[in-house]
Amino acid sequence: MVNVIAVASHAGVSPATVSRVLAGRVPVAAATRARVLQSVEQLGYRPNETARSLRAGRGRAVALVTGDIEQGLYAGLAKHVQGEIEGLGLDLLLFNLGHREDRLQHFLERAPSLGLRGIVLASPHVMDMAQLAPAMRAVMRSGVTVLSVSQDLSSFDIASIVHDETGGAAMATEHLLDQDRAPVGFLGRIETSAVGRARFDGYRTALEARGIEVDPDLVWDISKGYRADAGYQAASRAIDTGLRFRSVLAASDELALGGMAAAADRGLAVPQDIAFVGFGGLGWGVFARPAMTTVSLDAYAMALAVGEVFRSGSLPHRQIIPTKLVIRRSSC
Amino acid sequence: MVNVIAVASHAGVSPATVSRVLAGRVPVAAATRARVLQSVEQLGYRPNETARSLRAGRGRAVALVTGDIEQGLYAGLAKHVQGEIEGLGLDLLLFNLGHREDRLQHFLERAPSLGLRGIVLASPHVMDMAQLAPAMRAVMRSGVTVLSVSQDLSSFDIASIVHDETGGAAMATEHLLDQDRAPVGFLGRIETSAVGRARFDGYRTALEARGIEVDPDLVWDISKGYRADAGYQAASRAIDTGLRFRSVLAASDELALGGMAAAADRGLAVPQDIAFVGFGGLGWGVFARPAMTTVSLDAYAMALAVGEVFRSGSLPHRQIIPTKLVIRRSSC
DNA sequence: AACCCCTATGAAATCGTTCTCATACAGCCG
DNA sequence: CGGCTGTATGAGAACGATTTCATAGGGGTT
Repeated sequence: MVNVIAVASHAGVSPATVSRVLAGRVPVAAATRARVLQSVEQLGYRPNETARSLRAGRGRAVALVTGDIEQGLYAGLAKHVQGEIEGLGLDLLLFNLGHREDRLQHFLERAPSLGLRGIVLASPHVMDMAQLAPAMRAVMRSGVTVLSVSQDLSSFDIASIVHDETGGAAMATEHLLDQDRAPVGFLGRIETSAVGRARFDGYRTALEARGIEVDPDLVWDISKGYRADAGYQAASRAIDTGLRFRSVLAASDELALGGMAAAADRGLAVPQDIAFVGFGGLGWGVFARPAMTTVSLDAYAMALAVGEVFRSGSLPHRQIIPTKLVIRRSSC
Repeated sequence: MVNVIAVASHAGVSPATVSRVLAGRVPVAAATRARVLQSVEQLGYRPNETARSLRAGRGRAVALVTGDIEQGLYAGLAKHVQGEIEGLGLDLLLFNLGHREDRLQHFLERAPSLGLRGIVLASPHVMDMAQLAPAMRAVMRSGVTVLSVSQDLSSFDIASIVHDETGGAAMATEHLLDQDRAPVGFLGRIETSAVGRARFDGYRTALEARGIEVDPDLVWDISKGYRADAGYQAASRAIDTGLRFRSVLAASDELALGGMAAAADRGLAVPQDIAFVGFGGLGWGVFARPAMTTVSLDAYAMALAVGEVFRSGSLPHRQIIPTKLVIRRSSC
């Protein structure tokens, strides 16, 4: 491997001068600079990133910790966050929890020794902060920027970038009520997910604002995560047990798709018999049939906000990304 | 930051001994070992990964380079590859090209100086190997394991793990012919994608095996990547121009979904008027209505193969992952 | 008792870069 | 002509871990 010493001796200068030329900081004689640059070019020298990191005290990587990168918003988030991070000349380390929190604990313990620039936590799951707090604090103390995306941890003094999940769910619920679609069911409550609870809160708030009490029979819990099969099963059970409802707000697009399939299999027309609203705004929603009304989340906006944090170096306490309701055939 | 010197002086030994204890290699007196371990515990010492990497000459990261991590197979691939890599005690660096090849060039040039353990190339796009070869070779010379996943680059002496795309497409085409669904259209040929060409080859091979010539009018090119809107547009145009076909093999599930939506919007019944087969085996396909027949790809199997490469250290020349046809309502 | 071997440990070099401090030399002023 | 200022550069330390080489003893053999 060609190193700074090789370049220096090739150019007939000291390593210090090579370093100076490449950093472009201190004044170097024009002739010397040219000679060094030529040697760099000629030998194809690239500074060793590891040595730089060691010397600098920290590296150039930001870790993205996802709950399940395969699902919903998170693939898009990974894509756009990577783009932002790369734009800043940093690298993205990906860590996928896959519904196992002990791995987060483990990762946090390892984090300070990795020389990370930052950690972007992008998991919707409620975390046991009592257990996580010590590791978290150790990480932050070691100069790592910690950021929670999608879950609001601002009450634990962790900068958070979150969607207005509650507002979005409320908007969707109001939309269904406006269409005279009461009773409205809620498909896919997950109690162990902060994001899931926020969505349910929006549903409840909107109902109560119109003097409607939440009917526990019309709230269908799931445990497995926001997947289509869970939506299919929960909706099938609801329909088969003869519950009366004229619309469904699903906690994710995948759940809504499963729910719509269940309705179709039972000869119920969407939206005539049951209207559906999904959550997430995934690309294929517009090509489901009927096209799916959905609360649209903005992975790109989140990624931009993440990029801005690392660009400016200043942490927001809590930044809220608006959601918007995209109305399509499944609810009209 | 607590380092090996701090631990050493706390335990009353030299840094060398601390290192020995942690490596567990050379014999260390039991009493000394216990004392060192206690100090490690007490001070919460974690070896600095950057310093280790510098000393060792390479780090513990593997880079995953995707074309578009948001699409089709690749989110699942990222998830499972991350799991495998983590299981080996390594970290995953994510690099998403987003349809811009010059960034790959750039990344390859930077790669040797990052001390990477390996690079897993997971992009379906044809690459200009003439341009890429020098950087590629430089990377491999510097001791980095290079691996192409999903695109066959074995002819360039790059170890490749690929799906049997051609076989899958042939199977799907035969299935449609067996159902007496000729003429069969091909939705979404991409000439600039090696994977896309392999899928088209399977289609053509299967037709020719039955003495049917490919009808160029029934092959619909797209340029934008395997997205549902491209499928919708291409299928709409095909139907509106009055082409005669009774089934469609799509180059991806997303394209098939768009195509099915286009058919539905024109009052055509799936599968009665037009049968559809998708490609990819994405989770939601079973909940499309009608449920989608698809050629199923196995991201997990690919990830396992990737893991095996780094576990064993030996590169396959070319490893082929079988595909299978999952038959559902959209084609029966 | 002298010698040797083996175990347990420490001192110091090393990885490649950056940065601080020191120095050499040129030019300028008194 | 001596001393001062300032620019251009080099020598060497530092980052934190690993590893080679050297050495101090303890125990065994002759």
